[in-house]
Amino acid sequence: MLTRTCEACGVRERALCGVLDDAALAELAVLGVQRRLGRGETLLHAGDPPLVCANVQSGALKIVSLSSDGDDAIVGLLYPGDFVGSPYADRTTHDVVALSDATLCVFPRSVFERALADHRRMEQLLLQRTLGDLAATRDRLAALARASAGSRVAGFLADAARRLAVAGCQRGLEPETTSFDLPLSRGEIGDLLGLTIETVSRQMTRLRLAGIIDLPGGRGIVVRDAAGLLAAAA
Amino acid sequence: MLTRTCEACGVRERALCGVLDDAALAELAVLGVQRRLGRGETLLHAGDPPLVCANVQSGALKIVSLSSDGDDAIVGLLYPGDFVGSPYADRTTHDVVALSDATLCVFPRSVFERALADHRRMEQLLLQRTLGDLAATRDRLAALARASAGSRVAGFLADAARRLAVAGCQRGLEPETTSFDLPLSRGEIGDLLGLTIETVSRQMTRLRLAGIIDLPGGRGIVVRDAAGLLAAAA
DNA sequence: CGCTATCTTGACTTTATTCAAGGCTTGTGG
DNA sequence: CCACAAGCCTTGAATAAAGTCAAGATAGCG
Repeated sequence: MLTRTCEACGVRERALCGVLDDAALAELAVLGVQRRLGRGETLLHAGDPPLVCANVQSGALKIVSLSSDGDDAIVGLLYPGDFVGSPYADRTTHDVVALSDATLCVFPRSVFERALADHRRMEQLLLQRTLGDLAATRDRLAALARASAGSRVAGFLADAARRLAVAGCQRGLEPETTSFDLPLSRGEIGDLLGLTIETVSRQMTRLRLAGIIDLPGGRGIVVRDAAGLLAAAA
Repeated sequence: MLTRTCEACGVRERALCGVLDDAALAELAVLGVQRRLGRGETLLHAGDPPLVCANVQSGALKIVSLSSDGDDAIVGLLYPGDFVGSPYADRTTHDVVALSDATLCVFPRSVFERALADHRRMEQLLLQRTLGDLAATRDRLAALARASAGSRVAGFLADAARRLAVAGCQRGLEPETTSFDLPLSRGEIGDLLGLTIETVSRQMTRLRLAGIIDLPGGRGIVVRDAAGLLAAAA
């Protein structure tokens, strides 16, 4: 995937989706404020008025749907280049929490809405991206509905490898990064996939014993057999 | 929920989300063509260029994510007042198929995009609605990840009752309709909830034996105890 | 070096699926 | 109008999958 990310505002440009012109990007970067979040810090809180929109520059965040009984489900992840926020909405629908230390380019919502009004292309792009996110979430829904625990874990690892490899690509590394650190704990992976910690761990071990991955240290992942991983995800 | 639906173009206006003015609605209605679909007919095919956008006027449709092995998952439902289509996109991401006989107000995509360009308010409204759909899909994801078979079935019935009651409200019926016909077969409910036909049937029977619902005929549902149904869904 | 949190592994239980049979509805043709 | 056939729904018994409970291992940190 051909992508290039604006260092200043974190906007990821996808070749296939069309791009903002440089002037608009520069303007956006000026409007935003860089902000650092530590692991566990909350950017947006469900139910609050959505004060800010933001682009992720580095790190990872989780979108959390918290139920009353504390059994929280992770309904989405945000990696560098991703946008988060609900322009024109009066309520934030989900919590957004940093999984690791992260940097974002944050815009006050009113400022961002103003920018959307001034740049039609940007509003179209945001609609496109939101429709894309919707399609991706539906695909995840389909996967979660039918897939076995093994498929879910393998699919998650394949997806993480792909997305973190893209992030590495920005930093000039090999596009096919086969080694990375997970930004999530086993428990968080369980929340994401609708599985228990134990089941996630067992499936990870299965993949390791099958020679498909290695598990160095606590969070480390080495993909030994990318094709095998994709096959296990199917 | 306060809603009112434009008969001509199928746009559902939500009081909380702001409304289009009547002139814009009238203009939209002129641009659209009414189309009837029989049960099983396909409106949009995944992978094709998205030729049309549409508002649902009556009936119900399913958004289907088809896997290679024919094990298709239903990732969303469309009821009267819902919008379907991907303006500015170059590919349709999922199949959209009529569950029952349905009528829609169909717009050629280019015409719809033109209308969006002419009416900023409409584009904002579409973005709002898409963000709302995204939030709803994420909630469904959270539910599907953790909930038991019983909760899923009860939740589906509660949701169907609510949405079909809204549709009935348009026709001047009681807002609290407690009796309706499901637009889906047991198999389709299974596809939607990630369960087998047998499990769906068993859970329906459980709800019937608990006195929460009645099951007259093949597709009929009578909600005897709405509170109990919501409790079972939790 | 020991402490704590996280991860792994094992034994058992619960839950949903699979396989199989039978019943209800609906539509069609005699 | 009734009989029959086809599809859909329900129910039961056996199997497989993931969850729960419990104990031990590993890693990271003061």
